[in-house]
Amino acid sequence: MVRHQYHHGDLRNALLKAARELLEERGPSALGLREIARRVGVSAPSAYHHFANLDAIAVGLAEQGSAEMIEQLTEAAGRADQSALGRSGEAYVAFARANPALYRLMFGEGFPAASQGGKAVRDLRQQTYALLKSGLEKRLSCDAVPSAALFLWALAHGLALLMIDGQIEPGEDPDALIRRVLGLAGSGLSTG
Amino acid sequence: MVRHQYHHGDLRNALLKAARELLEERGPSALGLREIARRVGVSAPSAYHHFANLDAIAVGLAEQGSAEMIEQLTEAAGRADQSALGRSGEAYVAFARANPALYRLMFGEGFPAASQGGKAVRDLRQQTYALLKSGLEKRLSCDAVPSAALFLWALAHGLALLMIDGQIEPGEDPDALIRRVLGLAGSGLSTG
DNA sequence: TGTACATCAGTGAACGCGCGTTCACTGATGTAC
DNA sequence: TGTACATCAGTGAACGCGCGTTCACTGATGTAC
Repeated sequence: MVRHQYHHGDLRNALLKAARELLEERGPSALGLREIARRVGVSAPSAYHHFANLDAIAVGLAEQGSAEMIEQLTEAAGRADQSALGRSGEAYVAFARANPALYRLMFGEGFPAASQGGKAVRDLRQQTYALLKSGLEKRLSCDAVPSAALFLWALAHGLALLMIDGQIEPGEDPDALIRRVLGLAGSGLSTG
Repeated sequence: MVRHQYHHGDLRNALLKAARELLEERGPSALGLREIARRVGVSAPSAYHHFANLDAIAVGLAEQGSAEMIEQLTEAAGRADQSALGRSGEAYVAFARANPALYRLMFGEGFPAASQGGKAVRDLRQQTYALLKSGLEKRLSCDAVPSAALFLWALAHGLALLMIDGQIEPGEDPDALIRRVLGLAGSGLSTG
């Protein structure tokens, strides 16, 4: 493989990789086509051979993120050393904490197209729900499942975002805090 | 009051009002100083007599939103026709649904300064927490309160954002859904 | 094996745009005398 | 009550910037014969 070849060979993936780094470094609002190309060391117009426009890059990132998240969630649910739901919740928050800007992008920040347009993004929501529901069907009556699934999703989503935004007072072990908060989903607050 | 006076008289508030409308119409990323001035019918530089820069306008919006939210939450908690926590939760989600872009701005979308810099924004978080904790102290042992408060906040925050983003399948009465999901915070999932 | 040629991933230059902000100014206001 | 003047909220013009995107091109690749 020659060092400076005219044809890049895998520019599409290189652009996505640089875009993702830029996204995490400087946030969704700083995601720009020229800066992405600059980081890859390629001229800006070359990106148009691989993406229709900047929005398409954002959609690509969201799809990539969704695919990874699905993978990590199902992997966590498969492990059996604890309740599948508990593991999934922790994996959910962990993904968001590891990829904060990507997670925000996936939920529409900066590029509405990224949360609405992509197939993989819609799939994530379906699969997340399916995962939650399959965990819940063992415990609950059928008609209670939809509310319960939304309840769990909202809890994980909200907790993830609060941590990402640095709204939690630091000083405590975050992982322990996450486990404790997610654990409250099972017992509720009535039994102090 | 003359129609076209050279001095506006209340330009600062007029700018904030226009900014808020623009924010809700087109989202945080479209919040621009020139467009705000245009909507008020005033030249762009005039804004600099009232705000140091665009960021300061965003901070002003976030502070305004925080003040309103505090007011509505405490008002809801004061009412006694139901549990104070339940009412507060519903009021929380209701505010976010009524002011979706403002709510997102308050949590850092587009203008990090808006969620970090403003005194009123920090106050909201403190007061939200205080409200939750005062409701929880009657029910729980002292050392369980912090986790429980974060649990409730995350649930309300997550539910609010999922609804704002249109992630909930429509067709169902949203208010009933919100009540049901928030209600699960009390009982938990163990008792199907 | 060698050569003509179609394909297409790259290029530099340029487009028009709208932005935030600065500048020197001007018009209105209100206060001191 | 009238006038000089300080104050300051407005103005238009201009700044430099970086953006997404288009264009006509050029260089490399690989296939047909």
